Amino acid sequence: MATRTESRTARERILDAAASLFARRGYYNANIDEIIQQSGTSKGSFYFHFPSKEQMALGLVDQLSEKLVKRLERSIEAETDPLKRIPLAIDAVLLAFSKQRKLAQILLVNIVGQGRSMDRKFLPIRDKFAELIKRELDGAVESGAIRRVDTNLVSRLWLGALSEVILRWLLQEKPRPLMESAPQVRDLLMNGVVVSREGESE
Amino acid sequence: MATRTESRTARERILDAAASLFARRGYYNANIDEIIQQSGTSKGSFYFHFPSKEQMALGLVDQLSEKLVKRLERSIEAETDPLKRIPLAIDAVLLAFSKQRKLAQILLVNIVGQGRSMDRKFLPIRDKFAELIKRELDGAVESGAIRRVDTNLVSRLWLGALSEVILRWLLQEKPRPLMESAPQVRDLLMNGVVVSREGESE
DNA sequence: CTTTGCAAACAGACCGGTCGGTCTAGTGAG
DNA sequence: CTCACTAGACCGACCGGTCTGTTTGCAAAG
Repeated sequence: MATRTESRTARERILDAAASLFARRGYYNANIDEIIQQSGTSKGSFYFHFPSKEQMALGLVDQLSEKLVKRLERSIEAETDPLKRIPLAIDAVLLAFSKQRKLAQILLVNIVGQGRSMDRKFLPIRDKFAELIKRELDGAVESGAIRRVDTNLVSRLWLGALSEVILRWLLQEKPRPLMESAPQVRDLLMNGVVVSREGESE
Repeated sequence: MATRTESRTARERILDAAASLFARRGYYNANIDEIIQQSGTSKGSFYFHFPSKEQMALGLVDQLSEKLVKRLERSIEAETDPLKRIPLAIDAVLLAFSKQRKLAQILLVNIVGQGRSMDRKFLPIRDKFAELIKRELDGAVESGAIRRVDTNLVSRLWLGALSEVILRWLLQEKPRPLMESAPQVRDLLMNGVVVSREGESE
């Protein structure tokens, strides 16, 4: 395996190049010729490893999102207090994306709007994130830390809110560090759900 | 103007057809041939009225969003209490979209992810909505009705939250009335910003 | 260790359909 | 006649996917 010219396999290099190009140009504007050129491979190689551009993209996005979900789960597993786990997760999301624009661009921007059939296929991926949030919220509700809200709805609200903030950060040239707004985001989101002072616990 | 075969002008019919097709298939999958076929016009007519597909799309989205912004402003102009204007606006947004899937699909889904250059052009359109929200929030802050938060950030948070909820509703086959969740959405969002019981006013 | 055989992996010319955009020829109102 | 407007054949670039051939890794045979 070390006898190869490049240390990483062609398949990996293709996926990487595709990720870059999808992030930069979007799905439709990133053509295969560019992908193989940037990855230093060829059409033959591409179609040996993947059945089609679409399948490749789907697989790529799936893999990226899976990795991110795992990462988020890992970043909160140490904390046991449900009320503290949530802000931790929010920070972790913002941090992850702020360190990887490419990832953000693909998962948040180019995951939608590629035609109805594609949108459908990408939906479950967004769902994974929503479910992650929902699990945390459910935990917090059960422990009485937050109000008994419709966690399904709230998870979507939050997912959307976070996406939008990151998206704005993405599409502006002036970088304005994303983490800068983290405390406020945490605060605003949490405020919407935490138990108010008056007795409503359980 | 009434001597025409169709009562509406070719230009209008093209815009309508384009809106339908963009909503159904997305920008790239809605080709000009389909647009002119559905609008009962021709290539010649299309390129007489519009310089290019891209310009047409930009104009269309701009027009749609402008109309919606106006509509929202009209729906809250009667109310003077800043604290009541906000929930009113939230309801108005949800109602508008729930009655016009097409509009929702275009403005929320197909406005993004069409490649970096397009995304940039569409950004100001999203901004219009964010600014509408921000104006209301600023009014409420000034009147002391809500906490002194970063209204810029909150407006984006809210825009994202609303978008996501509507988007989910859009991409599912089971219609599950959107307005059903309106009260909770209002509640959750408002809870994040209203002044808490303890003295923090001004 | 060399040779041979073979399949996995790769290279890139090529194809066929698609699609935005152009061009020429109308057509009808004033 | 003129000019705003419409029609639709046509073009050329682009691009996903195919095809033919070549290289490489590797194992069995000599």
